[in-house]
Amino acid sequence: MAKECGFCNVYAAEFLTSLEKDKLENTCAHIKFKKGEIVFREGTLATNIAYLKSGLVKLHMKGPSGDKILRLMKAPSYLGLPTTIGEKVNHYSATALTETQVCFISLDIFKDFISKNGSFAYEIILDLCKNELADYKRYANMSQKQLPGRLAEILLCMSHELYKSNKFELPLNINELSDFISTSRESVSRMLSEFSKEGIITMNKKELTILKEDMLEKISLKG
DNA sequence: GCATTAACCACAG
DNA sequence: CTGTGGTTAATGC
Repeated sequence: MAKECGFCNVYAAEFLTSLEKDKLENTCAHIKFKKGEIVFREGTLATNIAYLKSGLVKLHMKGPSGDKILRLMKAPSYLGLPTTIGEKVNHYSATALTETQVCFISLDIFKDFISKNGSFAYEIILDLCKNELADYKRYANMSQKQLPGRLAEILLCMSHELYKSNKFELPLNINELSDFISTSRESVSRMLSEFSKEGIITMNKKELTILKEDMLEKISLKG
């Protein structure tokens, strides 16, 4: 089954007219977040559309036992459309994983764009569709793979989708990795050292290098 | 039965 | 925050 990690990448603002862009520029608030800061929080009022201009963000939701990472979002992308437009209260949180710039767009203005500008609306729908499919695929994969397969899959995903390199700084700590692939932090820790022992990866600090990508692929596939 | 997988607990850097 | 060891429960052969 295809690998899907749910890193979305759409910027529909190019479909706005210059008049609409001006309106957007004049009314939206640009805010910077540091690593670890919360962009919006589950259970609080969803007031604005959050557009991720730069940086990396995790979307996460409280589960019965702990936090669950739903997806990682890289710029440019809209962070919380499902929870902002349809709902008054946020159903999940967004937390910055790196230094991050976010534009908060007035909900009214955004709705106005949607209803008046078909191309813009279409791009937004396209984005939502892609995300939904990617999430479905990922969840189908994740729920049927064993731990090594799940870990291999997200490592490959980060390598391919996020960094386009075999060498990168892990954006998540061990605990967050476990929240992402639904396991315990101990298991992630063990699995990473096993991958290292087998010469599939190397790690110093957070910097991870994939040495045997073919092996990781194999592990990811067989689950 | 026996092996494997992975969670939970404890404790040490 | 991270890495390990011991223990335990569930599952598969």
